[in-house]
Amino acid sequence: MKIATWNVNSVRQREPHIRRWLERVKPDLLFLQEIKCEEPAFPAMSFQELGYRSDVVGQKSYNGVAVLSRIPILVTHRALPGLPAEDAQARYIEILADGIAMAGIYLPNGNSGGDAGYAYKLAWMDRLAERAEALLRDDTPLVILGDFNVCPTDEDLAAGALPPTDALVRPESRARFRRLLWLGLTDAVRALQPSGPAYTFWDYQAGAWPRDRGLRIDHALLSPTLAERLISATPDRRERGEDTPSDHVPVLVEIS
DNA sequence: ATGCCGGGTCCTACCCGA
Repeated sequence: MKIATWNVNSVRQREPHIRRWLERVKPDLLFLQEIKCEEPAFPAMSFQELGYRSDVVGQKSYNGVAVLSRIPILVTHRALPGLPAEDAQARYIEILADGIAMAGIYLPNGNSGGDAGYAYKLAWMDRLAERAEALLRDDTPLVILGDFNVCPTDEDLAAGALPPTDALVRPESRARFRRLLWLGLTDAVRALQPSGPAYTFWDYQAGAWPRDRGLRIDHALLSPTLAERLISATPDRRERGEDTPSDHVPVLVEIS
């Protein structure tokens, strides 16, 4: 089974890129982040032509997640359990597919909104850990994948790409990412490539892509039984070199 | 370490991302 995640930075701008990638890679499931639209504006018909059903959790202008699937799925959650009901940010979709719980996430960046913005990120990560814990307690095979907006270690960013005060590298963010690993989840990319750059994002500015000054912030975390079935897990750098790309590339995970 | 790019929207100057 091929499962992928991609922050596309507007699904309407990236529709041709997504179509090309689906045809080339043929994933069973593709989780999208930053679709930046409400469900009526989502180009579901375009993906349906290629054999993919769309399930969308959208909002106007910002955020927004979705999953494209060519196998039967059941959407189980359209928001992260445990968050206040009045929190309308579209950042979470959870499904069941082939007996596996899959959570597609767009974790808050945490750099805007001052102290409150960063506190929101940390609270969101706390709720995510609680959700993971609940699913693992039931022995549900689980993958959490998406844009985590965390560089887990100093190897996950080019030297000097971010100041040490950035919300993507601050100790509190990294500690919460490690908490997910301590629950027994495996970082799929790092399981197969323990060290060295495996960037998934390059800023549009300052020549970040030609200079290869990237970040590794898009991840897939696997529960123990899924980790034993892991075949491959790789960022698809090629997409960053296409015309009018997203600033993120897809991360593709293959499970036996 | 801000806003150099590139999305979005009150359609056009400004907010946001990482």
